[in-house]
Amino acid sequence: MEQIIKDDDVINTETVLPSPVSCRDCRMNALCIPLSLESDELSKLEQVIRRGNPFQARETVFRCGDKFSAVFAVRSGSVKSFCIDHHGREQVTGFYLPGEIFGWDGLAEDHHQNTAVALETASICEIPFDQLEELSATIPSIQKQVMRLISREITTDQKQIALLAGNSAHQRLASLLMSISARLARQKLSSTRFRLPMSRGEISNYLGLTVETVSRAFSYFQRKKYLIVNKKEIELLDKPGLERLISNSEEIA
Amino acid sequence: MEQIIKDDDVINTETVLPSPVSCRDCRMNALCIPLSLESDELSKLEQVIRRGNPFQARETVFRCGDKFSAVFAVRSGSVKSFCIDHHGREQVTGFYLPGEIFGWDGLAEDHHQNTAVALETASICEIPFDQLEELSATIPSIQKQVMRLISREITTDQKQIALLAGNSAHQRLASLLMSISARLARQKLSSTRFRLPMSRGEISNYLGLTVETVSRAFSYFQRKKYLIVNKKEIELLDKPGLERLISNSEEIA
DNA sequence: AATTCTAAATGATATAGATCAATCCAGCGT
DNA sequence: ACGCTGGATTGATCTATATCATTTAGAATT
Repeated sequence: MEQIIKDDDVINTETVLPSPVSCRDCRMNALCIPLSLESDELSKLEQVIRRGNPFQARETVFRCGDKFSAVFAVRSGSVKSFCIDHHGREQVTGFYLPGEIFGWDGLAEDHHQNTAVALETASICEIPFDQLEELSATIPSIQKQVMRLISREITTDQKQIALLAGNSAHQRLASLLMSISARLARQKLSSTRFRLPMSRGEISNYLGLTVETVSRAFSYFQRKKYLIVNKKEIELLDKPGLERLISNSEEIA
Repeated sequence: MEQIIKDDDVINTETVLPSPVSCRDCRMNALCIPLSLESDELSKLEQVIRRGNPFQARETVFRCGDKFSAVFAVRSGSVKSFCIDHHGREQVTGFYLPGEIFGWDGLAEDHHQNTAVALETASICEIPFDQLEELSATIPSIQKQVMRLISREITTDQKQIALLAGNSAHQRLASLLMSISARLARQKLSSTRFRLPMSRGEISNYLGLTVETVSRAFSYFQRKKYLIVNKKEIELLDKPGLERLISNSEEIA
């Protein structure tokens, strides 16, 4: 191992943040629903959003088949969603980081198509959908924002389809790392040093690869000085290099 | 070749249907927005929906980067959507058949992330989004239905992610065929005999495979008597067999 | 009817990534 | 301090699918 990243100087998505008293003060509010709401609209929204106890690692937020009644916003920590495929195996369909909203998968059929599980201790806001719907009907800016948020999931999912359909193992992993990096940056967290909240198995499953291939890809990236990896701790050294790898059709091993 | 399917006795998605005078009489109305609307609500919706000239094969409905202003419902014919990936190559992200709505990809960023092109002559309703938004705000059942429709795209896309991440070439193609079959059935069209509106190249691209692999998979299915294939004409002989193939982890060649 | 042209099928070979099989190593309980 | 345990890494081999090359068959063009 060429360099070691010490655990305690890594900026970490797991850090538990002080509970904001309201949406108004929440660090997420630029990404979450409150975007550009008037003060009185905001208070109506705040009355609807529930802030429950933090979820523990591995704890289930909702299960596939559950009646759809709410969507969820990650305030801290992280979540994975997965379905059970034809072969009875778990298939990871998404990872959700702070500031991201999940649970829209239940809306079309009125029942969740995925199970959502906390990857680590996570603070999560629950937004009951029927009340959100009512608010949407009365406050046009909320209606617009809700539709936008739903369709953001479409954009993300379609990117993932394109990634899986047309990219090599190295490109898939590099894309995931760059995506996580960008999403942490949006939260004003370090985009070069972070701790992956998910296991190699979860990564490989999400990327349509095996654990061995993902592990070898990490080693390759480290050999090529694109990053330093120590289990879940990542330090990105050469983001332009990773970008080049992602967009290179030739991608030489 | 063991059996030939004659072109002229195949039920075909390309058939041009007589233009309905209103949503009320449209064959799509169970799937499209009008679902369970009161008569007066329906007339309001009808005033908003535009029925333009049919699109010709290869004609563009909207282009990636275009300002998002409407979504589109396929009345007859079919459409593919694709984006241009990092390598400058086309990546197919979806196929849309009669009764399906496309174009939601533009909502999150206010600009389309995909280009949509008619695969064959297609009759398409344009639903201007700002007017749909207004209607949504006043008619709760429309708001609900719109959100449902948006999230249906999420469900579809996540199924495609699971398909690409965890299935073999044979399973991917079988899944696509069964999906098309089910979607045609929903339109009261033959679910066992149909004409694929897309080329082998478009299929392979969508499934993350090469044309050769798709072609060989078709030949294999025919050898195994799962179906009869003659270019784009398909007759499904053994749907349970295909289902088994899809859900078999062992899938032996 | 002869002549392109293009999509699709088929064959031969190469390879990325899967699979099988050891380690390695950090955390945990005793 | 010690052995477990399970995730992660590394190595050796295999295989599904890609790649490259050729043939076939309609459809379009002259």
